[in-house]
Amino acid sequence: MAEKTLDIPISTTAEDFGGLRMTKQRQVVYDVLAALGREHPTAAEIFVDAKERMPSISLATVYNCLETLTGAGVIRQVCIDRAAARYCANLTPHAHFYCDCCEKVFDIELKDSAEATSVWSLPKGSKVTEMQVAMRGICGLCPRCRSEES
Amino acid sequence: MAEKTLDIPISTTAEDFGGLRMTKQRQVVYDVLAALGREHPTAAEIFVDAKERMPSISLATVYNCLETLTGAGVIRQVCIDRAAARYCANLTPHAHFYCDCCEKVFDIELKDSAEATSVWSLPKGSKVTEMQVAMRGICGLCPRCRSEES
DNA sequence: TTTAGATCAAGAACTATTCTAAATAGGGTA
DNA sequence: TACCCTATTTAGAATAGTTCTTGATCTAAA
Repeated sequence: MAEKTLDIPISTTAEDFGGLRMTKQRQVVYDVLAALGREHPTAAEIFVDAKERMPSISLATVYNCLETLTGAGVIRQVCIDRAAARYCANLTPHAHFYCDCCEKVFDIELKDSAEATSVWSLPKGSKVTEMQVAMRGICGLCPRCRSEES
Repeated sequence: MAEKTLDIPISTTAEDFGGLRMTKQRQVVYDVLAALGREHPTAAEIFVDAKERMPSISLATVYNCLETLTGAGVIRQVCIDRAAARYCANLTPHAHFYCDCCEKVFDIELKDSAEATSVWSLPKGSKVTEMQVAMRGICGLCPRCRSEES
């Protein structure tokens, strides 16, 4: 999954989305997150980049924006263990893989035509509005991680 | 899933497990967690119950014990969003469902002969050592949650 | 232009968790 | 049994991440 277009009116400045304003700050936070692509930055990391684009922005505002954008369903919060929350502009159903060896977070896509909830025996009448899947292990992608495997 | 027997030498006092001592405190913490069954208590909640059984126990010790027991693979830590970590003595592969309506956490079992990772297209050579699946929504189990559904 | 409400910035406050240091406990050995 | 060594516990301080509070600023609508 390399490129993706949002069908949400969020790339134009100061436009409404879901009754909320797309302010300069929210736009900056979103742009920074989108620019960082697959890196799943934390709020603090986003703050660093956002400050380059808008020096007056505060950490509290970054948190506010991330919460607003998450609530609007435009980005997703990714929680792995108790570490700082990470954020992700990839809205397709996907899991996260944290590599114990290289300490990176990877997106894991659903298999073709698979359903994320299909392996779970959910109670009748239940409705899943959100699902977070986090795996941990060795990614086996970089040389060091390949040698790490026993 | 109502009853379950642990095949881990942990129910007898002060016995070794994986080179570690099963101390009184660790036993109490484990017992409290097992007694709370499906309730997925937080460290603070475990502390309250543990203090009844052993008034001298400290919160730091509860945290220590939970970490030790988790590391020994005897219990699991459950992280949902950024809320306080919850703990769980159910070691079978299962997911967690947080009900937005009744605010409870339910265990969701794997379907018969299903594999939790099977729907995800993991990179070749990767190895998953742990997987956390958290769903959020309406459980539809209690009357109030049933009426909540649109 | 005025007004009302949304949003922002800065820093204080809060919560869950980890760390530190000293005391204690328990197992192995003499 | 007495001693030693190490693991563990305790209590409280410290920390990290996040949320809250307050007053200022911005925006859209009237």
